[in-house]
Amino acid sequence: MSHAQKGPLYLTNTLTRRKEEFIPLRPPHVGLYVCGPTVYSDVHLGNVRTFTTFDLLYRWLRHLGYTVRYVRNITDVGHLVGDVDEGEDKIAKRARLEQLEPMEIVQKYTNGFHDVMRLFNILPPSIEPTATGHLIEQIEMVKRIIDAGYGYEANGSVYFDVPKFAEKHAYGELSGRRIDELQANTRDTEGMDEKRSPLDFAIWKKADPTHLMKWPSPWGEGFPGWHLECSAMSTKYLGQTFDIHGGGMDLKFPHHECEIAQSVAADGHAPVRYWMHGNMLTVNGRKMAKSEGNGFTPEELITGNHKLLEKGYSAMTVRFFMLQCHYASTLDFSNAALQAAEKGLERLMAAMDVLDKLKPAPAPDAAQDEAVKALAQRCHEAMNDDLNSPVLIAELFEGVRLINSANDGKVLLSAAAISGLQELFRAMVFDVLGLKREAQAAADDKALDGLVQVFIQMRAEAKARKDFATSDRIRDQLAAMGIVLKDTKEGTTWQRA
RNA sequence: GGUCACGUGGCCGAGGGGCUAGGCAGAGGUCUGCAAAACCUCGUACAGCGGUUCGAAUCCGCUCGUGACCUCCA
Repeated sequence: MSHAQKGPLYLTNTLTRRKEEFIPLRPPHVGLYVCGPTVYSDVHLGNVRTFTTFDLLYRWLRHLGYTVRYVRNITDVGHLVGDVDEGEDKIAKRARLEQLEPMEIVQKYTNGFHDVMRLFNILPPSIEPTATGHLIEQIEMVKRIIDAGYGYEANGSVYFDVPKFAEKHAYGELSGRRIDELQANTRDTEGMDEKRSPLDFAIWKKADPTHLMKWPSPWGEGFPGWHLECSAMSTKYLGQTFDIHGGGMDLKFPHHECEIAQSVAADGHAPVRYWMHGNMLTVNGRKMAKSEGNGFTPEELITGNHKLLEKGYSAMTVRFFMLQCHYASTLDFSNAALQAAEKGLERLMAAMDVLDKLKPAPAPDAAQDEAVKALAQRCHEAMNDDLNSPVLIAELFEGVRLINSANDGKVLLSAAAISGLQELFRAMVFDVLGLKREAQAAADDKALDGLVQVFIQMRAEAKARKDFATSDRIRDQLAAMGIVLKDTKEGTTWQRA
């Protein structure tokens, strides 16, 4: 299916703050870069939301027929704790606290991150570069920035000269900031005499002799600045100008603003054509963040072992919950909302099971063929309209009603209508939304199923002789063990509660 | 303090000048031995106050409230 046949895709470009038609630089190729995690601690649900957002984008672009090179980095050095380039490296600090090698910290939390991505059915990127694996590229980029006159060395560190850059180029365009306002609002911080302006940021940082993570450079032993990593790696794998750069809202300033400045300084032009930012996950109206103490890990979510959680929720429930909200809006976490999502997802998945077994009506209603096509069209339009997954899901529930009505014999579907629905649901639910059936292992458990079938048989016999006391007792006792029976026209089925 | 968002029915959330999503919860009904599921029907919402307009939840202004960023943050 070619993207050309599916109508234009519109995306909100946060650089222009408008919805724009997406036209790749070199179709059918699309270059996509997303800022990955700094691997110094467990990811929390807020992080998962951003990666889910760009997973949805990645999946939709692929669905449209694009060949996407998706680069999502691992930040394993250079991300500092605390204020204005004076803090300790996050990973080095963690290594000290856990008494491990920095690279053990990196490996440990990278593994954990990958586990979480798998759990939420987030596809792996095409390339997952690490900052420590690209020191040469970063040093080269620092050199280019210095050569262009926008970087200066001070005491073994190299800083980006923001005021000088701002004389000739736009600085603050992405985040809507003005250089004079920034200057007026800068706080005084200690120990920044090395920097000519408080707005300047480190692109190479000198390491003291006790520092574990350091590399030789033309300016002495040190390590790269955080903003520089993304610029160097995106340029290496996607070129000096590429299609889409994504990340969380909170990275807009300073991180992404600095990336733009670095690329313009080093290579002479803006690096990114479409900037996209996912909004935050909030808890009781406040951003989920480790410093707030309101973040929980995926493990806590699933077990329900957290003071904010009334019970555990599955990864797919949470994924569905997130996709029911547009990526650019804040999403507030609550138990009531999660429970609503859990029920809704259950209904969606149940309808897909029904759809698999649906038989064409002997005298189908031809008008329904058109209805199915129109539904598919609306689904595509929703996604093409800035990845409007909540509207897509709303449309899919229209389909759910159609499927269930057909199952009840109230709507007469042709074979073509049924296969159209099957194709639509498979594509949208599994491929695009990235949902999957889960916890089906129980129903697939042959021994358990055999056992339950014995009880279903016994209950059917009791029902046949109108011994409802016995049939109800069987049903109630199974329910108490977490096995729920449902009587349908085709017989009795069971599932775990 | 500066910049920028947002405030939608009981809850979560789309939409965004006239056609008023969807999910969950609730009420009534159909089916069923009963239940469950499913289907049908129902609730008529857009913070407040002004303004623009034939018409505003949607545009503009003000007020109130909330949040994000301005320092590390997905």
